[in-house]
Amino acid sequence: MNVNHVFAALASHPRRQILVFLAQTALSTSDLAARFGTTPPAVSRHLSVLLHAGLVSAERQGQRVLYRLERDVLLDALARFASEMDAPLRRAPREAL
Amino acid sequence: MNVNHVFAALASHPRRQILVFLAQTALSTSDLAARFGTTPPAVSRHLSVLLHAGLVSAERQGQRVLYRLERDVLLDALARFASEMDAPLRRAPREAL
DNA sequence: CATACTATTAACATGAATGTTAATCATGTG
DNA sequence: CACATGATTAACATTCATGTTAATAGTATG
Repeated sequence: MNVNHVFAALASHPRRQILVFLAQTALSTSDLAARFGTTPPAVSRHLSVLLHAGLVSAERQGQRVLYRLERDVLLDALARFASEMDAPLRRAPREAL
Repeated sequence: MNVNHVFAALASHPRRQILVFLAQTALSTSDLAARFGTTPPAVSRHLSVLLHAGLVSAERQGQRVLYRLERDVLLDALARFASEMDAPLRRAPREAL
């Protein structure tokens, strides 16, 4: 997992909004499109960015594809960034960014 | 403070990079410009976005203006967003991320 | 297998963000 | 007060992100 990918994904307001919706329950592309007045193609591309960042997972169920928030990935990335911000002098051994 | 302002500020890679530098020590505009090969005007506008979001503070020292990371604001915003993501049921009191 | 429905991709247009150079403002120094 | 240095703003060009519609792919159902 890559903090930069995650933040690139979080960089977009619509995507953060999608995550907020998915925090409640898993939803399909068109569910999400309906929920904030945009079209499925727009949502679909946002979802692919979120997928690539590992922030959501997809599961096909018949015609629909249900997207689910990957909380651990998100919270872990936030925690990593937070600890990076907390690193004034201590440059001790650190694993990945 | 506004989580959206903060995330709008964090949306930019160069700005996150600035924050990483400022996590080490307070720096001036041209210090930062030198540190990642760009020009003072570019840095200056990024800093004004960060200022507006409350993520950094500015203190003039003679000709130079020293910028300082506001850790609390940043960490608080991350924690708020994290708890928003954790929000389906558990709305219990939580300390920092 | 034809049709309907959902999701994704393609192509395009538009608006926002970033960086650059030039100009202006602020501060310090001779 | 003239000049040098650092910071900011302005104006501009370029790139990137977003959304829209149209087309394509996958899945279910009659």
